[in-house]
Amino acid sequence: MIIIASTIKDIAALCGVSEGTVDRALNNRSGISEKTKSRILQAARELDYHPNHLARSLAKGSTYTIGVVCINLSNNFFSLLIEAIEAIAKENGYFINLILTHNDPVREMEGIRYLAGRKVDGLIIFPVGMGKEYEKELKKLNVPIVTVYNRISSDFIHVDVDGRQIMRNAVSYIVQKGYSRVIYMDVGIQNLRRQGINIYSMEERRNGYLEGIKDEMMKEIVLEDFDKDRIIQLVESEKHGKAAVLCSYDVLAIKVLNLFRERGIKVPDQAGIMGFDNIDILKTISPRIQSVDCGIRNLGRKAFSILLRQINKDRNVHDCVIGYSFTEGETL
Amino acid sequence: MIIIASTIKDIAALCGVSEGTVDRALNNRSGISEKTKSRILQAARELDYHPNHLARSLAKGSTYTIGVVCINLSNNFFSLLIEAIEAIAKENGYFINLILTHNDPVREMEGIRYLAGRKVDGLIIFPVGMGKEYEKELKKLNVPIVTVYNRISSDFIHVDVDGRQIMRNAVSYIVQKGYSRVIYMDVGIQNLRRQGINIYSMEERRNGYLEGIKDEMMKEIVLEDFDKDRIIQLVESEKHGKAAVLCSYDVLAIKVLNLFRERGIKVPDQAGIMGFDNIDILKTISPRIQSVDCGIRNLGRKAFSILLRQINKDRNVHDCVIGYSFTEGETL
DNA sequence: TTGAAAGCGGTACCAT
DNA sequence: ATGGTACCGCTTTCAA
Repeated sequence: MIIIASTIKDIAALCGVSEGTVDRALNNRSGISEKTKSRILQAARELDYHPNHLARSLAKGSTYTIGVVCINLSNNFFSLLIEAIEAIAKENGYFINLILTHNDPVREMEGIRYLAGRKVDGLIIFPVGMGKEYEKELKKLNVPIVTVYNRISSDFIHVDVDGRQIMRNAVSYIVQKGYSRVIYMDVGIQNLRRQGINIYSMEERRNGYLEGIKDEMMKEIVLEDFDKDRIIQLVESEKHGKAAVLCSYDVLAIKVLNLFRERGIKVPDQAGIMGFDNIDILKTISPRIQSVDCGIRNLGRKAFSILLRQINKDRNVHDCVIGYSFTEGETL
Repeated sequence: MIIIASTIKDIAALCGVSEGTVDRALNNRSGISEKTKSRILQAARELDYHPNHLARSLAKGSTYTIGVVCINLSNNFFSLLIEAIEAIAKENGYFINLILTHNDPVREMEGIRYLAGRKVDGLIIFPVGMGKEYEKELKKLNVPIVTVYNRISSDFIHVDVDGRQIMRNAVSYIVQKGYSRVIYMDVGIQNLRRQGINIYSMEERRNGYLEGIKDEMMKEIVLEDFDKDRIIQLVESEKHGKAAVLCSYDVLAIKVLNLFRERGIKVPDQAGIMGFDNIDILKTISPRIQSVDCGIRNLGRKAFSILLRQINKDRNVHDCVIGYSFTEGETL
């Protein structure tokens, strides 16, 4: 048995009315008698009618779908943020169409083109591309855009925590806990930087660290590789005080914690560790790693609501800085 | 300046040809002279033409998009599998449209309806619904479907590892390592079971454990709560031998590891731990937790390729069991 | 090789 | 309250 999806036309034929009338019934618009309306709805049920969103969107010019262009899902921060965006979008009757870029600007632009071609009402982008050409392309799409995580430029509304300020404060926070040295760890972005990929977020965080170090008049040390011996050597050379490792993201902090355990360095007695993002898995790891909570749900809500205001032609939208908090941790 | 997306009509007008001819040029179909073709392509570039996929799909009846209906993204196993599906889909010129169900069958059916209304060419579902009504609804959609993770019934093609067999073998594997007791840990499904939600995968795993226990003529112990004292008591009561905790998923294994560390139980000297899924984060945790690798990439590829064969009207498709391997671990 | 026109399934406006 | 119809943008078939 072949099932052919029924259409408005089928219902109209069955009820002996026009397509327009069926539309009035189905979308409860005015100008229809209760009697014909219920007759039509009944017929729709019998025929197991379900609307074709393609046709509807084509006719209406809007899809009630927003495109989300994300880097990957392995990163727990990203997947949680997408869950948050999905949830708030759903509350507002929107669906999301997800594209992954895997840090490839070409893939990214392809994906964005696809979404634009599918006429999404707006885009939330975790950008990996950058530059004048890139911006021009995006603007030509003429679709409302909100960026998160990485910023493109001031021409695009950006919603995020202020990673720079947070890291700057983190340095002071660590110093106040009595540490005499703060080592910054920032692994895996050299390659991306070399390829001209947008690493705004990571650079902000590192610059914040550098500013914090200046504030405290300390000596800066930035590690761009996970060089175990180097880390240990740095920590152990801190004879008259104690060193802490400030990591640009939590996974690094976990690795440092394991390294210290491996080498018999007691945390936080002999050295401190602090991460960033407060990813889920930290809950299951002991000792509880000190981290920064970026209020992912809030971030997702804000990003969506600002996008929605753009979609609804609100001209008065601006960047939004999300609040954060230092978590309670046992590693500082 | 308002930018209006250009259409085939615009190109046709600019070139003084018909829309049909423009279509021939754009989709390099036969029946057009090189000269007009290049003229049209040139015009398309000038007008910055990009196809409207909604219209195209409506006309062609296919979208080159597959719907993925997943439970959530917090679970690393799910997010990795989705990454794998996305990658292979992309290789084949397909995009994915993602819906999250959060273990809610109502949300799930809404999402599936939406995807069907958007005329996706096929669906990959991590089902949470079950039952005759549910199956009937799905069948009525008349869309190719592949299920992963949970099975619905033999009426739907299913692709996954054989969790039952794996767990059964895991018991023997543990016993061969010299353990005298295997405790099974399976937290968080009681609620779902009570609500009538599909937990096929988790039940298969547990049943496999029970079978393994029978094979080995041991005593079964299934823990459905993370009761720290109970776990410790069970482990410590194993005086003449050693107990291992077999966990239905890795996050539990991490928690058990932490518990043991907290209570001073040496792993694997005094007790063993084994997880399931081999999620990413295990790489960063030491000691390396013994787990089961389900070849997620392979699973994603197979699920997609079987779906694709269904889309292409291949009648000869069957369930597929994915190979697995026990990882190298330091906790057994 | 090219043009004309009839769809695809809804929506929306103008008559009646 | 209802019918009729011209779109939305692209594809496809039949004539020319």
